[in-house]
Amino acid sequence: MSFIPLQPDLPLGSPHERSDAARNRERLLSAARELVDEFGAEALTMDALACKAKVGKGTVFRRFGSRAGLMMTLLSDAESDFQRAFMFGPPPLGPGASPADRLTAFGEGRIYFVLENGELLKAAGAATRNRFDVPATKLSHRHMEVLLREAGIADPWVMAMSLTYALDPERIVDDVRVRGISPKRLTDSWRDVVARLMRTT
Amino acid sequence: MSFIPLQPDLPLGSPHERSDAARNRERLLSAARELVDEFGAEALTMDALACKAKVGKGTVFRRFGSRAGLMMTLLSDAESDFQRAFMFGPPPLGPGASPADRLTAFGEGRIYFVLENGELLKAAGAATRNRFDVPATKLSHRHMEVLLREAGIADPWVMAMSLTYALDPERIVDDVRVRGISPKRLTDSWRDVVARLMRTT
DNA sequence: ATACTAAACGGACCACGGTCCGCTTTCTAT
DNA sequence: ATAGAAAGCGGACCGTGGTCCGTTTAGTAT
Repeated sequence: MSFIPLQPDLPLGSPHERSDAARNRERLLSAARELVDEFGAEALTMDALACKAKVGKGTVFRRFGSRAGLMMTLLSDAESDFQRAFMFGPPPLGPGASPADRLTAFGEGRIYFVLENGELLKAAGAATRNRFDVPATKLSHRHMEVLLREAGIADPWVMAMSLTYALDPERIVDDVRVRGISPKRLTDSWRDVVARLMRTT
Repeated sequence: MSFIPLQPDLPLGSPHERSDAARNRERLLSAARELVDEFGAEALTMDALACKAKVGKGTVFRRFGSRAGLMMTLLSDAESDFQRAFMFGPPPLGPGASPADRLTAFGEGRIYFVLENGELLKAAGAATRNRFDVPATKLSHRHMEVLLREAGIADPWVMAMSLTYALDPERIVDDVRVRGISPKRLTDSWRDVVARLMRTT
């Protein structure tokens, strides 16, 4: 169960889901996962998905709203895990450590999370009007905002936004895969940024 | 004249530009500017542009390569000015001030520049494979990298990338226009970030 | 003037995301 | 069992960015 709606799976809170709808949802999800596994998320087209799932195109869009919605749905399990970890898990990611340590751990975790789910995340972020629409991004922003406020930053909302964009999936994935930066350099630099932003001297 | 190719206007370095080509380029540029003035950059479609310029669609793409290329061409004058200012202009933007002051001034300048040319910049950034492909973005990254290195940052390349994304046009424009953040809050926060990143104590 | 060539042209064509709406299926009330 | 309503379905259709290739045209060499 997820504490924040991580995916906009529109007709899901409905009282009773019709049996054919449920069947089609399963068909679509497993077809989507197969296509992503085989060809990668970027190569997935909504037509191909509809075709492979033996379902009309309208059904795909009724279910997921958009390509971005589909990607979010595909991501939601992994996102929920990460979310749980930084909200309720053990320190330093979860509560109990200092804001600086938690923020460091958060960024590192996010970087590795992005590197594991990069294609999906990029696809989810693209094609949504502003990338901030992705619910998980909003939550991540809020989390950083709280940590920054605890650390006495003057405008935690705006600074959290700066950091959100610094952790953008597109940025991270392209740094590593296109520009050849090692994940370690990314996390080291993140650690440095947080240390410098938050030191109180 | 620009010191770095700010726009990928493909067939321009050619020895002799054919007269019809020159005429069509003028027609396209003025048509594009009219359309942007009247309806905004986001609303500009390549078909409409071709139609308004009385030119075939193929010609539009031969000239600019892509929608992003067109936007960059439209931007190139303004970009050149800004570029000149931070490379050769008076301090604190240009050389002569401390790295921290120059970086502060650079970010502030960039924020206002983005707010003036936001639509064009967003349009130029979207639809290019990675947003880092925009030549002006590369240059801006390089500039920040140099400043950060002078200030003794451990991995200036990566940190400059973080700051590049924090100054992303999409981010800035949406913060101001969608999320209602005042430009002043943006520049104040930028100033705070740079001060904290660069203080040597 | 003429013939030749390479550049430039134009618009039919394609792929993809997304919408629309008439038809079908499932569920519920009787 | 039957009928009615609502949820769901499917695929034709649209707009947009981008490609392709047969045709036209500006420049050049004679």
